[in-house]
Amino acid sequence: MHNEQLSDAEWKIMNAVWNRNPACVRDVLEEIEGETSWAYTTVKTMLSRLAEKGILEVEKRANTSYYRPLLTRKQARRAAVRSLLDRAFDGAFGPLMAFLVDDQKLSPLERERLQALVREELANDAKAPALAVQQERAE
Amino acid sequence: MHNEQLSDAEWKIMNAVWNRNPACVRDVLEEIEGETSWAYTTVKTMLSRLAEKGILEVEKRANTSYYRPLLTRKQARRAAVRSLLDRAFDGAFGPLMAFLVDDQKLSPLERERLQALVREELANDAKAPALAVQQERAE
DNA sequence: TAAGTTTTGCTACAGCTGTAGCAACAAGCC
DNA sequence: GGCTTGTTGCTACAGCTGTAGCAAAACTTA
Repeated sequence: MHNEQLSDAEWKIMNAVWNRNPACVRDVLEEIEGETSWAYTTVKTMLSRLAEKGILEVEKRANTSYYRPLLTRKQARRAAVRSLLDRAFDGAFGPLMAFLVDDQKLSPLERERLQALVREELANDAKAPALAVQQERAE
Repeated sequence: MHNEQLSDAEWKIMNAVWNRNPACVRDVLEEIEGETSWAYTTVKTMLSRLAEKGILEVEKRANTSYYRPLLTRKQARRAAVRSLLDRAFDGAFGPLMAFLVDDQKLSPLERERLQALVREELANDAKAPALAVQQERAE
């Protein structure tokens, strides 16, 4: 239904809206103050655009509009992860896990355990073809 | 140095270039055929823009240009993961892992083990920014 | 109810993205 | 040494993004 990809600024707005559901412009401004220094009207524009796109719904209480998410944080996260997977990890979960394991600073023990887990995952999941080919050529 | 965020189309191009390093327009077209049906000139434009941005370098061999990545796949992935973390997971590794554990289809055993791991990770790592920002100059 | 404060609805605008056309030029073929 | 075919360098252009101004409408308060 909603498979919109949120942009960077949209995520910032949405995070604020999720935190205070519903939220008016003022609320969002408060929520994001410190992180950005957007003008009131900037936030207003964002919220309106998000509403136009069907990602927020508007409810007007005495001339102030309150926005409420029509997309859950989880749905948005899922879409974001999926999109990362598709763009950058051959669309597969395994390579992402492998990368994470390899790249994050985990304790050696944790790393080892996670690695084992991922190996299992990869083995079980032989139906996914993209998993195997993960060489890094350019490095 | 290179903290460019690749766009969707740019990832597609870059994936092709990483796979055949170096690559000319024709190579990229071959590599991505099936996934897209971009015109030759579209790919050419992309490659040129990527080169302008300093993400590819160009070498001209008899009037054909060959492009070679100046950004490794790993660096790009790291940036992409970082960006996902920042936008959508409060900038922390833990919540992403938790989400992944929760959301992906893992076997119950795997899930349980991973979950334990993540719990540990979260406990150990309470105050640290969770994602190491190491340099990696050695290709 | 007039003056001040908020909020809204338009409008704007530059830069990036996706997508591509076109003419000129280079290289190989005959 | 033309003709054919591939490649390049410009140019284009609509839609999205980030960012915001402004005037009018709505609400508040003295």
